[in-house]
Amino acid sequence: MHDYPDRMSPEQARAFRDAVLNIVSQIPRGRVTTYGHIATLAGWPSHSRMVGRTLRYTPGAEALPCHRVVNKEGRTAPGWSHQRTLLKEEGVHFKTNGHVDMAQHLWEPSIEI
DNA sequence: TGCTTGACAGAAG
DNA sequence: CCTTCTGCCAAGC
Repeated sequence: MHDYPDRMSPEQARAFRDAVLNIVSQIPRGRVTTYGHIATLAGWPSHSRMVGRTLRYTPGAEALPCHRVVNKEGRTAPGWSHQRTLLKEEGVHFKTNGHVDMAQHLWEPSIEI
């Protein structure tokens, strides 16, 4: 056998993408969650970067509340300043360092899907 | 085939 | 707080 590290088959990639979009669609207004949490729930804990890639390049993702996805430190997506505006509009509080107050707004989805 | 690029995470200085 | 590095992995070139 080849010693491939865990690699996603096309089917798994599809399932992963669907799970990511499904989870994001469930983030409540005024709450945020992280790339890592989403990746873990989708079944691929080491694929947090793929979550960001999926949200950015999947057509139709704009219709979902992807502005409610931030990194673990509460930083918003680089190059998307409007994300801050959208979050503030729904009452999300930013700390003085410019990061989302995760202690107050983090939403940790449970095993659903 | 190999190197570079990220909407990440974590550690180090 | 910030920068830089390593580990991570699919995509692009």
